[in-house]
This record gives sequence, structure tokens and C-alpha cells, in this order.
Amino acid sequence: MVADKYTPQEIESKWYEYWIENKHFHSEPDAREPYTIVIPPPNVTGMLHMGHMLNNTLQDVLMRRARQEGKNACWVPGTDHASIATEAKVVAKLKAEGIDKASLTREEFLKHAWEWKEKHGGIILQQLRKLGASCDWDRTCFTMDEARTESVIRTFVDLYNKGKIYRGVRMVNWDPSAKTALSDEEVIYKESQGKLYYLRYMIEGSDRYLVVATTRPETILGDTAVCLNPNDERYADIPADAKVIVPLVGRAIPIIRDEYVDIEFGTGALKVTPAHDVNDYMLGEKYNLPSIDIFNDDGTINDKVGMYVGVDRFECRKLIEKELQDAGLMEKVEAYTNNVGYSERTGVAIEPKLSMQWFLSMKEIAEPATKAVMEDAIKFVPAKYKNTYRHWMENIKDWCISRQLWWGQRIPAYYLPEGGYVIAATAEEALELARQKSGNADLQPGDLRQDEDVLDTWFSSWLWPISVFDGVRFPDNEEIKYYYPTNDLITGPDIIFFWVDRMIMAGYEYRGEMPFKNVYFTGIVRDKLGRKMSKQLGNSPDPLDLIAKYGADGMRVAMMLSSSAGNDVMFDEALCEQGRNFGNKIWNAYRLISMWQVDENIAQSENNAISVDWFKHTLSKAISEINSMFATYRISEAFMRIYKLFWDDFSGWYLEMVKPAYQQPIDKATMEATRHYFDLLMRLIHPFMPFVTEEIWQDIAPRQNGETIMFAPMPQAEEVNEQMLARFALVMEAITGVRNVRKQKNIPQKQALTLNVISDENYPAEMAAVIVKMCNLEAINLITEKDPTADSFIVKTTQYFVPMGDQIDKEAELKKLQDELSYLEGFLASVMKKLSNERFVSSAPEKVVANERAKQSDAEAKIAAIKERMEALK
RNA sequence: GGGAGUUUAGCUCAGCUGGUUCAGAGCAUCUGCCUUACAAGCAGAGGGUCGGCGGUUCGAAUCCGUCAACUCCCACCA
Repeated sequence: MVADKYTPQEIESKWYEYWIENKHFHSEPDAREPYTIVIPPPNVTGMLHMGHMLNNTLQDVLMRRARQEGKNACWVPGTDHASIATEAKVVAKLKAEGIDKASLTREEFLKHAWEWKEKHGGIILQQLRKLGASCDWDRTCFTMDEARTESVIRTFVDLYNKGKIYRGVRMVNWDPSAKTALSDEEVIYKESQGKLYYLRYMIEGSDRYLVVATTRPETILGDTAVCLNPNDERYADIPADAKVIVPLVGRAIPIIRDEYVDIEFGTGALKVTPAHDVNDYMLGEKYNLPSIDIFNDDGTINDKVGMYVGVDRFECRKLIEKELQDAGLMEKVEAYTNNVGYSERTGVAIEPKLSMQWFLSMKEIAEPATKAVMEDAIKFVPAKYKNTYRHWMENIKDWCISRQLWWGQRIPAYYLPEGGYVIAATAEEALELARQKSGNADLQPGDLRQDEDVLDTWFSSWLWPISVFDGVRFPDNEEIKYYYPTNDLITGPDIIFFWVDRMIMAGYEYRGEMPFKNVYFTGIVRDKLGRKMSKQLGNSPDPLDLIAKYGADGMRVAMMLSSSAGNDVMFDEALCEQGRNFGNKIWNAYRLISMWQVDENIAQSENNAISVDWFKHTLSKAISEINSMFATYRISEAFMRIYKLFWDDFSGWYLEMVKPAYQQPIDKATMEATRHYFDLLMRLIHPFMPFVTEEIWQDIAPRQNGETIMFAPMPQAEEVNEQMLARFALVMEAITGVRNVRKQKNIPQKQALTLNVISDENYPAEMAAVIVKMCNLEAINLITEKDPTADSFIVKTTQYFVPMGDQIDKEAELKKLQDELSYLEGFLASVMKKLSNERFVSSAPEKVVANERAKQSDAEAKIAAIKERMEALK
């Protein structure tokens, strides 16, 4: 017997512990069909937010459903070491303790970082348990644990040996706060209010000057040319070998001419700073210009030029603006809006910077990955992201995989004392290779210097679906063979380019096969005003607070209620409330049936037999609809279907139909059927609301120790008697009709009524017992004459009368009928218009025409019935 | 600048191959009910020119064109 009141907080942790104790989430390879999901590993330092709620609710729904479908379901959890984000956090923490990162050795710093990880890492996974996530916790992985690290290093070595990894000086996105290079994907461009400065560059040996527009006057320190368009007539008279003087700096630099320069923009003159702008870099390469790097790694000015040394770049901009003005070298300053790139992690403005980095060449490995998605071997839900994906993959650029950080997998490159390097998985192998390469057999481990850089975090997470089953180190192990490829990936479209595409590439490169069969993209969780949830806005509720208030089941329902694939979720706490209310509904429905007493001596009434039969078909129909919704990943629609099945069909109709009178017993057959239906409904709902369904399922029948609804088979759809359901719909309408009469006349449900019917083929006589029960009727009489003194209503063509004595309001009745008549006549007219159109009759499919004819005769019959009724009233 | 998407009831969204059930659902609102499972409930009701215009068709929320608004992605002219 369950408690009187539904309090999710009291049942949820209990069942989670029960599942854990019984190892119900654990999976081992066996003869069953596998169903696998790898979790998108959250940042190890991350805190649970609403996005995780959405994402993990969906994964858990799919997992639990797969289990109930008899599959061997395996959900691998884990966390991502998130190199830059974590390193930033650890640096900040140390700073707060008065420790400067620069004062630590690499080893000392890593010790702090690991301590931090042990202390704070994994909180997020603990939080996921509150949601009911049925992850196989025994399999928890970390992208930087031993197995994963070794996998990453081996992969690097392998790709290097295949000639796909190279090292080179390139213009990269430099994060001056984290002091590392970033990949293009880690840069976010935002419109910023800036200024456009017009600077005067004096032409050497003349009093003429060129005016050059720039948004970054501080970079004049690194100018090595000014570029004009050769077709720009304004500058046609300037000699080809003329030089200009960089303002303030005083350096003479050449004027080059290239059609790259836009004549329309600014003054048509461009300053060229090859070290600090991607396009300038290209010009520099083309014209063999020197490149002067004026910045330190932290974005302050270095001592190359001897001006503003040590001054921060933005401070320098202000100073230089003033000095230019004072020197009369500033023509003017305009307000200007431009796009500035910012670091995704640290938020500071990116500095394009030339540096030595490691790259992975992408073109070749992208090919099979592109094909797989375009040909639907891997399905994207929704499919619109295929376009985005293709466009990206076809224009893919090489991936900068090195980061100037310490937290991460260190690049296995070892430099030889005399120059050059070797790539090897271990220091020992490196030494071996180095001895071979140098021909110096006396080389000692201490002679080699390992690369200081670590690998991009995504270089480890791209292996995730393989590495969690240790398929990199042991490509033929039983687990990888059994669980790979995984089934579904649930993630956000924002990481298509960071992660999804790269996992597909790694999948084909290392397994020759896709990493997952379907990718379901969730949207972003927004507040009800449509704003992104963010800490700054303070509009992001703490999921754990919501779970504490409404229960995990309520939270999960909230996530399901408005989240079709790819669409953003407009989150509103009211959705949690709705979820909690649904739990309450289930709870109370169960309390109702558990109060019923069975009397084995009473036979099943006709009413109950019909009810049981009706719900059987109703349930089957719903199940097949739900199945097809799941098959097409319409998961929230599937939930809504179940919601209505339970609330409306089962609780609103079925239970009311079979409910015994107060303190009366119920027959055994109906009780058993009802219990059985309840059991099936709990199974259907379980993937969405695991806790309340387990609580009730455990109570509904004696269960063995360790038994769980988690493995109770999903109900199957049986053949549906559509005819019966259609007839029953007439019963429902008749019941509604009587209810309306009661409401209009203010007749309490307790007062029994009589119903008279002029029976025709649309009168569901075989189910009359249900009308009697539901409407509290004394009897239903079949009559042939209309009763002008009765309240009446018409269902399809059948006329129903509720005798009222003198209480009937003729005028109101007539008006009601007149309204209905007008509507029907209008409807009939539109049908007739179609049918009298010869082109319609000749060109529309037969079925459609037949349908129109059916509508015609229905409408005509009904109009006749109404007219008769009106006549009788008069 | 290039591309993709969205626009249907007050809100969030379905509407799949043009035609029954096409104008729907949930929530919210309104009315009436504390009816022995549930007021976290029950019984009812109202509410939309399907963004605008044009076209194709016997027939358009649905297909085509166009305009508008919004969203996202990519590119990055200093």
C-alpha cells in the first residue's frame, strides 16, 4: 500500500539506491542485442545546469526504453578534463591562495590540478544521479585517465606516422589570458563598438602623406608596409619605390600594391602588420615582408620596438591615440562597429599571432565522415543539420591541436640535442628512435626534451566512443566489438564542429565504422522570455533546487514537455509543476484502485466488460502510435501521447467507468484487468518517470527481492478494433450530451435521470450500459415519438431526450437547434459546392469524392433530425 | 557577404505524401463544482484571415515565387 500523499522526495532516493545495489545499470556483453550510448562528457569542473537536465533526461528515456525492449543497454558516463577551462580555474584558485602559476614547476602545478580534480571533479556526475540517470557507473571514464591518455598518445603517434600530423609556424588564435593557441572553433566573434582611426603616414622625402584607416593603432609598431590597390587612381602618381614613415615609430616602410585592398574602404590605404593579422600575414608572405611581433604572450608590448614596453595592448591603444593626436598625425577618429574574436573560455580578445604549433591535416579523414552523414548512414535528427555539417566538412581546415597549457595530454614529441625531434608513445621508445635518428648510441634520457605543449581537449574526446571501451589500445577486445558502434548520440548542435564531426572522423579512421547510428540534437534551454540561461542574467534556476521542489520525475516531465529535436526549450518552472501534477495524478489513480475490494461472487457486469474491452483497444492503439513516434525520435510527442492516455483515457474514462459505487466491491475479472492495465501503463511511463512508476509497480503485485520495473517488458500493441472504438466515441458523445443537460439545468450528479432515445444505426445500443453508469441514469428507453417536453441533444443522427417535465426552456432549445442548423447548412453548402464541381468529381481521387458524399449524407440526415426536433418543439 | 531555419490560439508547439478525423494539442484564461482517488482535481466554454502579397491546382497551413520580421551557422574589409 502506498502512502496517501504523493511526495516524490520520499520515494526517489530510495529507488535509486535500490537500482544501484542491485547493479541494474550495469551492463556486460552477452547474447542480447546491445544498445549503447556514451554520455557527452561534461567538464570535470562543471556544475549541473538546465542543459544537462534536458540532455540527460533524453538519454535516460532512451536507455530505459531500450532495457524494457529487452536490449542489453549500456550508458557509459564520464567527464572531460577540459584543459583550458580547468587550467584557468586552477590558476584562479592558486592565485586566490597567493600562488602564482609562473612560480610553480609543471609537476607542482599538475599536482594542484589533480588535487582539484579529485575534490571537485565528478560532482556533476553525482548530481546526475538525482535526476535518475541510469548510467553504468562502474564504467565511469575520464578523458585524462590512464587508458584514455594512452589512447590519445597512441593516436597521435599513429597519425604522425601516417604523415597526417605536422608542425609549423602559422598564424593562430592566441589567447593572451590563458597564453595558449586556440583552434578556430574556440573563437567567438562578437560585434563590438570600436573606433576607426585615420593615421597619417608621411611619404619619405616629401611633405605629402597617406592616410591609413585602422581599428588597431597600437599595431603600427609592427607595420612593415602600406598597401594600395594598383587600380586606385588617387594614388597613381605615387612612385613605386616610395616609402612611408610609420607614425611615431619613424621607421620607413615600402608601399606595395595589391588588388586585395578594397578601394572603397576607408581611404583605400591599408597598413600591413604581418605578425598580427591573418590577411596581413598573407600579404607578408606574398611580398616577402619582414614580420615584427610586438606582443608578449600575455598581450603586453614587448621590447622589440622599444616603445610602450610592458604596456597592455588596450592601454597602449589609448596612449598611442593621444600621442598621435599630439603629434598631429591623427587625421580623424570615427565610431566603428566591427567583429572581434574572443576566446570561448577566457573571454578575452583573441590576438592573431604567429607561432609554432602542431596541426592535424583534415581533408582526407573528413571524406568518409562527410559521406556517412550525407548518405544517412549516420542519421541526424533533425536532418537540417546535415547542411551545416556538409558545408563545414567540405571547407575544413587543418586542426591546430597543440595548446600551451599544462593540464592535458603532453605532446609526445622529443627534441634531440642537435635539433630535430622524434615522436614516440613513451620516453623509452623515444630514446630508441632518437639514437637511431642521430646515430648516437650514447644518447641518454636526459638529453631529450619533451615538447612543452599539451593536446587540445577535443583531441581526446574525439576518441570517446572508442576509448571508453578501450578500443584504441585493444582494437579487438570483446567490449568494443560488442558495444561499438553505439546507437544514439544526444548532444547540442553547438558542438557539431568541435566534437560530433571529429568523432565521426575518428570512428572511420580507427574502426572503419561510424561511432553512432543516430545523432539527436537538442536545443538550448532558454528562460520563458527566450533568453539564454546565464549566470550574469541570473535566470538560470539550479536544477537541484527544482528537483528538491518538484521531484526528479517532475523535472524530467518538464524537459519532455516542450522539446522536440533541434528546438530550443523555453523553460518555465510551471512545466515542473505540471510534471509533479502528473505524478500526483498517477499516484491517486493508484490509490483509488488499491482501495477497491474484490467480491469473487459477483459476476462481471456488462458495463465493466465493455470498459475493459474498450481500454484494451485504446491502449493498443496508443502503443502503436507511441512506437512510431519513438522510431522517428518524436520523443516529446510520445510523452504527450502517454500523458493523455493515462490522464484522459485511463483516469478520466476507464476508471470512472469501472469504479464501484462507494464502499461497494468490484468483480474479480475487472479488478484483475485494471491492475494489469495499471502495470502496463507504469511500464510505458517508466522511461519518462522512473521513480513514481517503480514505487507503484512494486506495490501492484508481489515482487521478488531485486526485481524491478526497469526490466519489465514494454507492452506490445495488439490488433485494434477500430469499429469498436468508433462506436464507443458515440457513447462518449452521448455522455457529454447528458452532462451538458445536467450542467445547464443545474441537476446534481446524484439525482438519477431517464434518457430516451430514438434509436437508429448510430445509436450504440450494445454499449448502453456505459451511458447508464456514467450518467447516473435510471434507464434508457427506446422511443419512437419525439418528446417536446424534454431537453434533447443529437449525436450524429441519433436523437436523445432527457425528460424534464415543465422545466424545458423552449426558446433556448430552439435557439440552440437553430445555431446548429445554420452551421450544418453552411457545411453542407460547401460540400455541395465541391460535389457539383465537375472538375473536382472527375480529377479528385475516388476516396476523396466518396468521402465528400458521405459528408453530404451525414449532414443531410442530421439536418433532417434537427428540423424534426424543431417542428416537435413548436 | 554566404547559407540554413522559423513565423499556426494569450504561451510553447504538432500538423509527415495537398483532400476525411483540418484548423489541432498541452498549458494559460473563463464558467460551474470542496461529487469519498486526486482542488496538484472534476465538468464545460471561449479563443486563430495558419506573417503579407501573388501564383500553381477542382482543391493550399501544406507546393512555387516574392516581401517582411526573428533566430542560428559560416566568412571576417583594415
